[in-house]
Amino acid sequence: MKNKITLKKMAHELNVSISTVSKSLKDSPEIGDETRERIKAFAKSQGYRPNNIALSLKNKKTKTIGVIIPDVVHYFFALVVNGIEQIARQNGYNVVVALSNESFEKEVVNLETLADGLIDGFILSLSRETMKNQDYHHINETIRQGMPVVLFDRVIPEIECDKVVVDDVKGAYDATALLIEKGKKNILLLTTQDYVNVGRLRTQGYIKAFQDNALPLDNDLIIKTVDTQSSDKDMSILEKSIEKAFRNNKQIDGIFAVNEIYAGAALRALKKLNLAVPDQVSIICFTDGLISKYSTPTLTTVKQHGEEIGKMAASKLIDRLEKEDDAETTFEEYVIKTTIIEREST
Amino acid sequence: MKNKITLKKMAHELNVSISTVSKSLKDSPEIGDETRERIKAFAKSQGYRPNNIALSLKNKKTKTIGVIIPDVVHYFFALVVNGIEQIARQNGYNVVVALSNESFEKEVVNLETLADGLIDGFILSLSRETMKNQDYHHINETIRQGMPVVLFDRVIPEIECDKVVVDDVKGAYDATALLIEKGKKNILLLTTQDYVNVGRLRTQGYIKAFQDNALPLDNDLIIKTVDTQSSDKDMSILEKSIEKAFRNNKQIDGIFAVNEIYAGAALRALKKLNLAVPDQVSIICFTDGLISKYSTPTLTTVKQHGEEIGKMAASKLIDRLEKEDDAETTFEEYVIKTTIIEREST
DNA sequence: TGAATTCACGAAAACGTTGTAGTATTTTTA
DNA sequence: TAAAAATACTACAACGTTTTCGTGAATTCA
Repeated sequence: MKNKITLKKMAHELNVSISTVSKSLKDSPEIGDETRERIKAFAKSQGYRPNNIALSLKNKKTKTIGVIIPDVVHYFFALVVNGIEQIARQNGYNVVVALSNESFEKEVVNLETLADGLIDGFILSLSRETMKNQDYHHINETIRQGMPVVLFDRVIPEIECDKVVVDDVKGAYDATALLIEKGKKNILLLTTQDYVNVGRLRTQGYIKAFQDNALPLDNDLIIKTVDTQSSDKDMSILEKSIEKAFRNNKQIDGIFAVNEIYAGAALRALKKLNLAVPDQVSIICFTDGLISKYSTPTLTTVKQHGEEIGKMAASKLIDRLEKEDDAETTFEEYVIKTTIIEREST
Repeated sequence: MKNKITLKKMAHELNVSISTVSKSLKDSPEIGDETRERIKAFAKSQGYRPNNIALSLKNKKTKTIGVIIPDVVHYFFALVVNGIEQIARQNGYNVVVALSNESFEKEVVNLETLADGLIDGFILSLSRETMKNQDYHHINETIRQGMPVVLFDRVIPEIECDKVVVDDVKGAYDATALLIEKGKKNILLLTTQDYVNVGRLRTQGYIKAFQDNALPLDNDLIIKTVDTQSSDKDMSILEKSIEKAFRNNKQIDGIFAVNEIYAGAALRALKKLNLAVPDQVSIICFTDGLISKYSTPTLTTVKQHGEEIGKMAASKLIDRLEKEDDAETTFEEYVIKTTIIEREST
C-alpha cells in the first residue's frame, strides 16, 4: 500500500498537473496526443491503478455488494454465494461476504460495519437468532437510510424489501406427496422450531399433503429439533428422538427432513435400529448437497437451486442500484421453483 | 446511503463548525461540556456513524482483511474462513471473502480489485489453475507494492511471504501407517496431479510410510485424478479408475484418499464391487468434513484443523499490519499438526 | 492586423474525516 | 490594569480522484 503510485506522484514526476494526468488516462480529447501517450506509457510502466477508496468517496458508490449469510459451511448458502458472484462480476460489481454464524449480534455488527460506506447494497439471509428474537430494527434502519436490501431464503414480512425465496410449502408438499405415492402412510417429519420460517413453511406443506390425501395427521410424527448452541449436540438429541419415535410407532415407513443434516441423523438412527432404506423406510429431504450425494444410500432431495436464488437476488439488487429514481418503492417477492432429485433413498 | 447523516450536516444543523462536531464525538477536551453533550445527543438521535470510506482514505488503512479462497463449497476452506473471522473480529478487523473458483483469471481480478485500496492485507490459498500455470506474478506484484500477504494450505516457495500449512507429508505418513498397522499391505492412493502441491506432498508421505515399513511400492496403486473443468466428471472418471484398479488387483485392502471427495468416490466404487468397508477394504482420507461424518460407513480422517489454520494466518497477518517497521522482512512458515480421527472405515 | 476560435493545459472544488494551527474571548496573574 | 494564560471554538489541509471552469497561447477568420 505504501509504494502505490498515485496521480499526484505521476504528475510530479512528469511535471504536469494532476488533472492532465487524470484526463490523459481517461483519453480525454482535451489533452494533446503527445502528452497523453507519454503519460499513459509512464502510468503503465508504473503499474498505476486508481485507488478504489478515493473513487468510492467521490462517487458515493462502491460498486460492491455485501452478502451476509448465517453459515458458510451450509452447502446451500455456498451455492447462493456462487450465484451472486457470477451476476455481480458480470455487472462490474464486487462481492464481499460476511458471516453471522447464526448470531444476532454478529449480524448487527456486520451489517453496520459494511453499511458505513463499504457497500452499495445488501443481500442477506437472517440468522436463526434474529428470527427467534424477532428483532429486525437493524435491517429496517439500514433500509431507511436508503440502502437497498434483498432478502433470500429466510425472509420475513416485517421487512419491506425485495425477496427471493423457494416455494417451501410446495417443495415440502411435493416431497411428502412423493412418499405417499410410493405407498407410505406413516411419515415422520423432521423439522425446526417454528420461528425458523423455512421450517414452518415446510411443515405446512407436509400437513397439506396429508390432508389432500385424506391421511390422518399424528403429532407424534412431527419432531421439532431443539436449538442449543451446538449443532453437534442438537444432532445427537435429534438422533435419539428419531429412535424413540420408531420404537413407539412400528408403522413409520417414511421420513421427510427439512434439510440434509437432519436426514443424515435419520440415516444414523435407522442404521442403529437395523431398518433398511428404502425397503423399510424411505427418506426424502431438502438441500441437494454433499451429504445427499455421498451418503449410503444416496438421498432423494428437494433441490432449492441455490445458484439460481443467488443470481436472482443479485440481479434484482443491481436493478435497484442502477435505477436512480428511488420513487419506485414497490417491492417484489420472487419465488424459485424446487425440483425433486430422486436417488436411492426412495 | 443517500440519507446518511454526516459531520457536515450535523454542523450545519447545530450551527457549529465541522471540527467542533468531530471533536465533540471524540470527547476532545477542547470542547466545552455543554456543547459536547448537545452534539453527542444530536448525533445519537440521528444515528450518526462515521463513514468508513472517508476514514480509510484519510488513514490509508481500511482495517479490512481480504481472503481469497478457491471454493466455498469445500468444508476445509469454510473452516479456515471461520477461524480468520474470529481473530479478525477480536482485533477490530473486517473480513471480506472473494472466490477464485479455482480459476487463475478470477484470482487475478479479485486480487487486483481488492488491492486497490479496499483492504490492508491478504490471506489466500492459490487456485488450482494458478499452481498449474505456475504464474505468480500477480501475488508477487501485490507484495512488492507493500501489501502483506499470508498464504495457507496451497503455498509455493516462489512467493516470499508468511505461510501457514499443514504437515501434509506427516499427515499422509500417519494415515498410511495406520492402515499398515491394521495389517493392510496393498493400499490404493487416490491423489491429485503433481502440480497441486498438497497432493504431491501427501503422496510423498504415503511413499515414505511404505518405505519405512519395507513394503514394495506399486505404481498401479497410485491414481492421480484427471482435472477437467467439471468436478462431477472428474469424479465419475475417478470412480471408474478405482473399479478398474480393484479388478486388476484383487489384493487391494486399503485406500488412502487425499481428500474426502475422493474417498466418497471410493465408497461408491466399492459398493458397486460389493466390497465391504472396513472388513475387506479400509479407507482413510484427508479433510474431516461433512462427507466423512455422514457417509456410511463414517470415514476415518486426517483432520487438518482448518479453524486453527485460519486463526494462525489471521494473527500473523495482523501482526504484520500493526508493526509499522517494515524493515522486518524475514518470513516464516507455520506448520499446523494434523490429527487422525478414527471412525468406522478402518 | 485585429478579433474570434480553438487548443492544451492548470486551478480548484468536492466526497467525509481528522488533527494541527490558529483566533477571538474570557480568566488569571503580577 | 496591563500582560499572560486558559478556554472554546473555527479554519484549513490532507487523503486520491474526477470534473467543471478558467486561461494563456496558438491558430483561424475577416
